[in-house]
Formats: sequence, C-alpha cells, structure tokens
Amino acid sequence: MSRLRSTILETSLQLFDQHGFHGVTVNQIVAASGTSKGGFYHHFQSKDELLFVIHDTFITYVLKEAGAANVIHTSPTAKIQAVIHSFVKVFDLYKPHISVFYQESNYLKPEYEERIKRKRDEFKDVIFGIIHEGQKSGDFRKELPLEVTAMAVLGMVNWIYKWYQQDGRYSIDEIAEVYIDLILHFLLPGSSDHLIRHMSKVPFFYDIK
Amino acid sequence: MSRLRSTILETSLQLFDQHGFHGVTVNQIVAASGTSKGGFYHHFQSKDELLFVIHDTFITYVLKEAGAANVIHTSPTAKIQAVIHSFVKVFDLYKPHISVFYQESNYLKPEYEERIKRKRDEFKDVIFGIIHEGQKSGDFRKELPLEVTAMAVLGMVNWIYKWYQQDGRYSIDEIAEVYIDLILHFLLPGSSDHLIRHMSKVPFFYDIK
DNA sequence: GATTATAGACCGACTGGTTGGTCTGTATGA
DNA sequence: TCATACAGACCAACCAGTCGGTCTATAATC
Repeated sequence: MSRLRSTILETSLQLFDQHGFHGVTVNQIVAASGTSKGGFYHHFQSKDELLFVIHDTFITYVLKEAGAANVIHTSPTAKIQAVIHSFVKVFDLYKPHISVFYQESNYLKPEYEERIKRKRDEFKDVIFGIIHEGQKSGDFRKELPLEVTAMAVLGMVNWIYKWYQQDGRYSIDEIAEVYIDLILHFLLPGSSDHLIRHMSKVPFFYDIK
Repeated sequence: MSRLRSTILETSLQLFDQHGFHGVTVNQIVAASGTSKGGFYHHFQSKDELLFVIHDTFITYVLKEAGAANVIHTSPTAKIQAVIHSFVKVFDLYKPHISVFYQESNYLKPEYEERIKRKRDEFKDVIFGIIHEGQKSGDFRKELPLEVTAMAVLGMVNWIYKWYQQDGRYSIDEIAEVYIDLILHFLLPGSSDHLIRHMSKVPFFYDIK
C-alpha cells in the first residue's frame, strides 16, 4: 500500500470522526493530507469508496479477532469471555474507525453497504452462536430469549464508542472485565429465586423450563 | 401548532429516518409535505432548526417519563425497573425520532447541540442516580464501578433502535421484561462464588468490599 | 352590511456559494 | 519511451436559503 494512500486514510478518519462524513469535504481531506485532488482520486475512485474502505478494514479486523478467540477456547463460557474481551479492546485500537462505522454506515452506497452488511452479520452470528451453544449445553440460562439477549450484549459493547476515552478513569481492560462480569451474571444459571422476590412480576419467559 | 408545521415534521422525520439528514434535501421535504420552500421557511428558520426540534421533542419526552417513573417508586430496585420499562417502551413510540437522535446529533449546530446535551445529561443523571443510590443502600452490588455499569445499562437499551422492529418476534413489553431481568441479574447481589469459578480471572474490582 | 385595511400563511423562481469529480499537464523512475 | 504518481485549474450539478408577490381570513371603518 502506498504511502499517500495510508496518509489519506488516516487523515480522513480523524476528520470524519470529528466532523462526520458530510462535515468534511474532499478539499479539506487533500489539504490536511498534504496532497491534491489528483493525488486523492489516483488512489480512490470516489469519496464513497473511501468511506467503504474505512468500514471494511475495521469490520474485517473485528471478524478475524472474534473468529480467533472463538476457536481457541472450548466451553461457551470461555468463548464468550474471550470474544467480549477482544471485542471491547477493539474500541481502544480502532476508535475513529468505529465512530465512522456506526455513524455513517447508512450513507454507504448500496453496493458497498451490501458487502459490509454481510461481514457484520457474520460477526453477529459468532455472538449468537456462542450464546446458543451455551444454552443448549446448559452452561447458560435456557429461559433467556436468544435474540434479545444477544442484542443486549452487542448493544452494551457497541455503545462504548459513544463514551469511551483513552484517558478516562478506567482502562479498556478494566472496562472489559466489568462487562464480562455483567454478562456472565445474567448468562450463567444460578438460583434466581432471591431475584424474583425483587421483581415487580415474574418475567414471561420464566416458564420455559 | 399549525397543520403544515406538523406535516413537515412528520414527513421529514420519516425521510431522515430512511435516508439520513444529509440524504434529504429541503426540496424533497417540501415536495413530500405537499408544500413549498416558502411554506417550509415560514415555519422553520433553517433545516438545522428542524433537526433541533426533532431532537428536542424526543429528549423532552424521555426526560419527563424517566422523572415520573423515578419519583413514584421508592426502592432503587423498583425505580430501575420502572425507568427501564418506560425507557424501552419509548423505542416503540418514537422510533424515527430516536434514529435521528442517535444518528444525526453530531450535525447539530453548536447552539442547538448545547441545549440538547444538557437534557441528555439530565437523563443520564437519573440512571446514574438510581444505581448510585442502590449501591449505597446495599440493594445493588457495591463492587461494580458506577460509571461503567451505568453506561452498560444505557448502551444495551439505546442500541435497541438499531434492531427493533414493530412486527418483530418479541413485543416491546417482552423486550423490556428481558432487559429488566438481565439488568437485575447483574445489579442485585447474590452469591457470586459459583460464578467466579467460571471466570478466567477474578475481576479487579471484587476486592472493593 | 359593504368596503377597506392589515396580518399571517404560503408560493416558487432565483441565486450565490459549495462540492464531488474531471482533465490536462508534469515529474520521475524503469 | 512508457507507465505510474501526483498537481491544480476547472466544471457542472446541487442545495440551502431569499425575496417579491399572492391569497385568504379576520378586523376596523363607515
């Protein structure tokens, strides 16, 4: 990969993170990258392709990490811990990518959107798969509806990009630990009797034995 | 409020939800609203003000609901259940507002952004307050770091806008029930001994007695 | 009750500035 | 000599916002 291409990618990433995709013009990108229109369009077909490349490098990385963490562990409990840990850590490594990924993905041109969506679904399947496997084996609470639970997990992690800051009070590893603790607390079975007393009503899904 | 103004609001809401703020022109809005440029600018100072109004009506509603649910209950456990329930339900009532709220808020002009941010922080404080109160009283696990836990709660709920669909498999009330169950499972104290055995390491925050 | 005055609601052609993208030219290295 | 890498002037399209003007309804005046 050429030097200038990398520079453009890094620069535009920062600019998009700060001002959003539509808040940054190609002229601003080339100025900040120390190049020209010619340099930009030599490496990218369009501004839209640039947006796609940012999306793709990020989701490709996440997918690879999740896959790796998934295969080297055996039990669902170990898997979910490893995957969540690697996933949370991504927010430290790829913060600007992620901001763009979640904020601007609906501005992807259809053909690009399709390709990103496929990889994103693949990642989602990893999470769904682990939880599903854990429920089947009895490692995780069987009464929980898979889809809702999995989306809750994805949501709490994904939302990190909205508030995490590198110089914040907790390190990314500490945040990962807390999240894993929270997730295991609602995934792993254990006497729920003492909890039911505190609930205003017994949840609809508890009768699924 | 005038008829046309409402029409413009509803129409643009739908359009923004589908194509994003920058994916919709004022001309498209007026065409879809059956009016003209003149009609539009008679009711709104600018396209930016329209964006602000959408943000404001939504966050004002959420804040009011949360406040109400917060005061009529006494224990932290009851409060968190009520607030989460009302919060989750919002995603059924205000789905387009929410999409715009979370997708386009960084395109708000500074003066508008400031006003929205204030209300959003107010809402965040309600959640933080309840969890903090619960930890002090011993209703909730004291070892959990407040900030991280609260953001996890906010994250899992907020993310609903990305996947919830009215005709989906679970109703909004069912989703709320599941979420409350999950949250109570990690907030309420209970023997964690059996969980620790499944964790790859004891979390850093467990020694805070 | 007829006429006039006034205000608010709305219309739509027009504009000034911006933006993504193109095209021709040049430098460099093989 | 040819291909690649980049420069920067230029362009056509687009878009938020403006502005002079119309239409309607209600109020004021006689």
